Amino acid sequence: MDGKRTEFLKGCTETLVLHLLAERAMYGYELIRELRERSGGAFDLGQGTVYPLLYTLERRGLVKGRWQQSDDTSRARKYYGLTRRGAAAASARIGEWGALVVAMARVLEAPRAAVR
Amino acid sequence: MDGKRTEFLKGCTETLVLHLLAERAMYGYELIRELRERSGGAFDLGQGTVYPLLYTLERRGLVKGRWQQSDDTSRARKYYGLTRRGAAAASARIGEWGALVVAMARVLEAPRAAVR
DNA sequence: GGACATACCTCGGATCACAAAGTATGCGAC
DNA sequence: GTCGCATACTTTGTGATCCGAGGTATGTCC
Repeated sequence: MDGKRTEFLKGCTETLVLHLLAERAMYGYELIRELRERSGGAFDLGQGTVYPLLYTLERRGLVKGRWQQSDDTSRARKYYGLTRRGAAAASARIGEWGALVVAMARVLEAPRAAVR
Repeated sequence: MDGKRTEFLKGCTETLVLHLLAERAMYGYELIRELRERSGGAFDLGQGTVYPLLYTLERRGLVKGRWQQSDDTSRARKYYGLTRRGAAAASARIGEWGALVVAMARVLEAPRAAVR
């Protein structure tokens, strides 16, 4: 991935994952697929990115993982759901992201007249 | 600064600096002040962040620095201006940032109905 | 049976923001 | 004159997070 793109992503991945899990619990592979599809390919995160992040979020008490056998498959999957703290963190991240976007717009879209 | 906020900023600082220098050449301290004021304090970057970034941008050939004595002060200041490649990079960063914002909105603001 | 998708796991490398510590000087208050 | 602060620049180590490579395992399709 483009180097600078990677930098922009830092901090975003957690926001995206928490957001998706705020909607419903998902297993790792499903998270990755859902992100790729919802973003039209913009967020094509690797397993090496998402699984370590899920473990970190679990260690911080923001998510809870549990193995579950789905009805539609014989495969074992580890589903992740938000904890109460995770739900709070999800909201906080959305707010922080929104504030960043506003702040960026203030600088990037300031009318040139204001530059004086 | 809030830990997660720092992560969000990664990649943004370069975008902001290149953008301001695309408007007009500035010296380091002025860049810092302008960012803080334009963003209403949201981007209160330290000298330890901005100066190393300016050196990196110069090393990559995106900016050019030169010492200059201003008329209004006896102090020496190092002004930075964009090179041709730097101007191109500034545009590219704005575009990448815009694409990220769009992609984030696609995921974060998808109607719940679409979730199915 | 082999390739690929599915599903998960681990670890080292790269990058960038932060902050601390530093030097230097001009200016205003005392 | 001295002190504190703002102004202006410089250097370096740390921490966090994304990436990708490499790994295991299994189900499905050809």
